[in-house]
Amino acid sequence: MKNLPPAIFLMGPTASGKTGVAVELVQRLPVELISVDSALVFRDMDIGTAKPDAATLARAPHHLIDIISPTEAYSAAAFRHDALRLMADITARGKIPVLVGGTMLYFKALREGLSPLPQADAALRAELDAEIARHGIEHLHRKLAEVDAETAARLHATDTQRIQRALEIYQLSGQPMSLLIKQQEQNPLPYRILPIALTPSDRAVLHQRIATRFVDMLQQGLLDELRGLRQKYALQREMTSMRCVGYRQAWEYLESEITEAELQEKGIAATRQLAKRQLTWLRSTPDIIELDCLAHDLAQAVLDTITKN
RNA sequence: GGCUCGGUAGCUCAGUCGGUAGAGCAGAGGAUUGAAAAUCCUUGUGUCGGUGGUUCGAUUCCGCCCCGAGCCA
Repeated sequence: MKNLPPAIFLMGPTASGKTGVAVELVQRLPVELISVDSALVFRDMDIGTAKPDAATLARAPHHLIDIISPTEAYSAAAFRHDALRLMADITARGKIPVLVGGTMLYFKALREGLSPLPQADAALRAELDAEIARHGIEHLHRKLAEVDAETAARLHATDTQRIQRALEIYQLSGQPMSLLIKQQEQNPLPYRILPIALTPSDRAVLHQRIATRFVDMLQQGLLDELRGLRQKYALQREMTSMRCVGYRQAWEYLESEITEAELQEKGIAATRQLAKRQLTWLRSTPDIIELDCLAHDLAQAVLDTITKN
């Protein structure tokens, strides 16, 4: 706790104005930005992810933006690894790392660490997918119960992704996930963290902002962007990049599965759900300093908070 | 003016052969360990447009009125 270098967490739901604040911080303080966002990592996905534009990024460079292709996968573990390396570099340069974003699992993984679990295995996942298609997820849930009763009891029988992951862990390591998780070593993040959360005092205002922004994205050419992506890359709808809010709905529209009106409606709805989940995380995060993201002098409020601490 | 079809949850609608009603979406709450913008769980009382009538009982049947869409004059 003593003599640790500082690090700032700037967390908030989508459309809360994090980027604007981050840009302000770069201009006023000796900091470097690290993006904490599972969607901004993808190259060529700009409109739908509300990625800061080139001019903004030139003025306020963000690490961990545009680092992988939309056909690749990122993860909480990869993020933790990358972020720790970058934070060390930034600190060595005499600057303060600012971690800004809305992917709360990444913040959590960084702060609390992860258990020694095996990495994802694409081939094994494909096998499990086939098994789900043949026998149903309940069948895999029963199989999991045989090798890891504790995890099976914790998971709902329809939670495809987690059941699949728990089986993957068992097959790769020969040990149940519940056991491996208990072996998590305590290695607290070697930084003095200032966790700031930008939350809306009135959620309805944030919802309105989200709706406006999604309509803007469509006007800016979200559909054309996706058409271009599909030409440039061998994309499939199951890829994590194509499950991102907005892209998933745009994909459905391009496949003529939904109408234009539904595209707009579903896109807005999905973004709201995202914001809601982010806010849920923030509420359960300990020790955060909450600031109203609807305040006019938000950047100043953040600066004041940082200076005080 | 006449005829037809509508008016039921915030929205789109279903339904009750007469016993005061339920889906999807939205909204709300929760879980969350290498996919997290992911994956899942819980949550539905609303003058059934208004008003009279028939009936033990009407959101349901009948009359009139109001509102919307369409057709005919």
